[in-house]
Amino acid sequence: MTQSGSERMEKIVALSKRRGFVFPASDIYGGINGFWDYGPLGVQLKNNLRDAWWRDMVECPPLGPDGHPLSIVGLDSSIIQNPRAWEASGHLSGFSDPMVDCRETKARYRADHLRVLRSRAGAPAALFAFVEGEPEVALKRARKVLGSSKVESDFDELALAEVSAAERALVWAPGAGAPGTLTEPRDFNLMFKTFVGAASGDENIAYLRPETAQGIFLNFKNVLDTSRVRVPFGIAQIGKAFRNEVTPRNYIFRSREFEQMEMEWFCAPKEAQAWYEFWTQTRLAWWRSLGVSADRLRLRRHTADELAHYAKTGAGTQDVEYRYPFTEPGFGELEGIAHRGSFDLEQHQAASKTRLEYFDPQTQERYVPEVIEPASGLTRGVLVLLCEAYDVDESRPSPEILRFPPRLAPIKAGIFPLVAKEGMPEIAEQLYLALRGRFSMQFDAKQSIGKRYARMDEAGTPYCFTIDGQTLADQTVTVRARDTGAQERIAIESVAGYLEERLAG
RNA sequence: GCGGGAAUAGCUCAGUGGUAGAGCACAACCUUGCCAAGGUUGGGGUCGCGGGUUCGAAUCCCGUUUCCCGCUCCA
Repeated sequence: MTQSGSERMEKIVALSKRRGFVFPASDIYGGINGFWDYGPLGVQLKNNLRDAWWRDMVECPPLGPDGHPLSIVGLDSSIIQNPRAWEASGHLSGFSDPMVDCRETKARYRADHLRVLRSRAGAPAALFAFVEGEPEVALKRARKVLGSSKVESDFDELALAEVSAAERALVWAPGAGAPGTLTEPRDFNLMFKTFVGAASGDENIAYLRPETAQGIFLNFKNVLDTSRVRVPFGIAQIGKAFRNEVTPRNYIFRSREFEQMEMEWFCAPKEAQAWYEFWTQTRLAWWRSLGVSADRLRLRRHTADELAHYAKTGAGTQDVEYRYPFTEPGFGELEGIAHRGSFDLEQHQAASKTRLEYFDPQTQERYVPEVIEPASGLTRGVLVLLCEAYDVDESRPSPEILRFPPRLAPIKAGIFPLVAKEGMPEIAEQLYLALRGRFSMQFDAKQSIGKRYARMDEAGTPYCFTIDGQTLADQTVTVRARDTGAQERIAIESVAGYLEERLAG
C-alpha cells in the first residue's frame, strides 16, 4: 500500500496518542502550542534513547583515530544562568530589535528604524511611515493621498513607537496601497524570559537556556581543573532547552520546549578540522547503529549564509538529516555537527575576565581550544525512532507495528498465559516476577492471546513469551517475535538469557 | 505574523435549530488451546473555549484557543 508522507505522519501521530507515546501538553485545557507531554511508553522510549547516547558518549565513548577510547565526561548544568552569559554568547543580541511586518508588501522593518509623518490638519490625521532617512518616500505618498500641495511643514515627524494604538491603523506603510497594513511590533528574540526572585523588575530578568551548550562552556574551567582531563576531551550534557519559536510545526519536530544531547569536544586549533570530520562520520554511524535506515539518513553541509552566529568563525556545520514523512522527498535536521572554533570560549573569556586557555604540557603551547559540537535533539530522535519503526503489514490481523530496535523498545517483552486457566497465569506471573527487575516487561492474562500480541505490536515490544499447555509438561515456553510473528520454543529458564542476548548493543 | 481548512466519547466519524449517537477501543464477568474470535454487562461527552441571536444552539453569528496545509520566521 502506498501512502503519502502526510498520511503516514497522521497514522504515526494517531498511534502515538492511542498507545500513550506523546500527548499534547495541557490537553484538557485545549493544549498549548509547541509543547508536548510524553506518556508511559513515550518516556520509556525517550529515556532509552537518552541512555543509549549517554552510554555511547560518556560511559563507553567511541575509539579515536589512534584506537584508544576518547575522553568524555558528563555534566548537568542549570537551565537558568547569569544573563551575562547569554549576552556574551551572542544569544541576546537582537533582543532590543522589535520588528514590524507589512501585511501587504511583506516587507519587514526594525520598529525603531521606522518614522512617521503625521498630518497637522484633518481629523482623523493621516500618517505616513518611512524608513529613517527617507522622508521623501512618505511625503510623496502623502501628496498622492492628501493632495499635491502638501509640504513637509504640514506634518509632524515622530517615531513609530510614539504613534498611539488608535492611530496605528491609519498609518500608510512604505509602498502600501492602503493604510493599516503594519503589524504590531514583535520581539524576535527566541529566548524565554523569566524573573529570578520575587520582584519582577528589569534587573531580575533571566532567560531559559536556548541551548545546553553554553552551560558546558561556562563549566569548561571547572571541569578542566577538577577532572584530570587533557585536551582533546569532551563534555557531554543532556537536558531541556527552550526556544520561543515563531511557528512550532510538524508534531514534535519543532517544539518550544525540547531536549538536547550535546557534546562539546575541545581540541587544539590545528587538529580541529580533523576532529570535525571524525565527529561527523561518527555521529552519522551512531544513528545507523540504532537501526535507522541508511537511505533515510544523509549529511548536508550548511551554506555560508545559514551558519549560526557561533559557527561563523569555524570551518562550517554539517547536519545529519533524516527523511521525515513530512519532509518527503526532502530531509530535515536531526543533529548538527558544528565547528564552533574558539568563538564561545573567547567570548566568555572576554566577558567574564576569566582565563579559559589550555596549556599543553607536551608542546608547551598555550591556546584557547577550538570546539567541535555534535548536538542532536533527543525529542527529534524520538520522532525519528517513531517514524522509522512505524510499519503497516496488511496481511496481519493487527496491521500496525512499531519495529523498534530491541535495545530501545519501551517494553522488552510480554509474558502471557495462553489462556487463563490450568495454572498458566500462575506460571506466567512467576516468570514475570523472576525477571521484572532486569527487563521492562508486561504481564497480561486478560482477553485473547491475539489481542495481547496485537497490543504489543503497537507498543513495539519485540518479544512475547507465552506459557501454554506444553509448559506444564516440559517447562518450555513459546517465543513470539514481533517482526515476523514466528514462534519458537525455548526452556523457561533460558528466557532471561534469550532476552539478554538480543538486547545487547 | 499572514492566508486557507478543521475541532462532537480514547480513536474514526454521523448528527442543518427541538431528549447527544455508531463502530472500534477501554473495564468486568463468561468463554478460550497461538495472532485484535464470541457473549453479557458497564464506564466514558457541559459537542475546544467565551460571548451573542433564539422559547430552545453541537447546529446560526462574533471572538478566541489548538491542530493541519501554504507562506513568513527559525540561534
